[in-house]
Amino acid sequence: MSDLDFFQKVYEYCRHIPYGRVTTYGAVARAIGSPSGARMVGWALNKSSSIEPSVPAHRVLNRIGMLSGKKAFGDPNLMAELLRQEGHRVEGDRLLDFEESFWSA
DNA sequence: CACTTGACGTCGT
DNA sequence: GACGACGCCAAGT
Repeated sequence: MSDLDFFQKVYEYCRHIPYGRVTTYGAVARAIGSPSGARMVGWALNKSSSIEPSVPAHRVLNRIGMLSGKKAFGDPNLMAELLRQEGHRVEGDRLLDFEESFWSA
């Protein structure tokens, strides 16, 4: 498991997230073996804008379903738009059907 | 080289 | 049940 970097694991996990489904930073961190690395997951996804292939970072939210990193998408409304585009209901910076659309490996 | 910040989470009050 | 403080790990300044 040490072959892949922490960031690489995050990218791979995010790519496994099905369409119209979302997850949390803590869940990802825990899934890749770093239960306390939730913050690092966010850091990795921030950098994801500079890597290929593009990672569906908009499907990763915090534990309460809030679009914590919407500002990192270039346009603050982009993340909410993408989620709405997938059929989600977004209220301001919060996903209403978050628990309903929650996905876990 | 040391301090601060950051896409979070959990415990305590 | 809501608000605040602490803890984690890494990068930037």
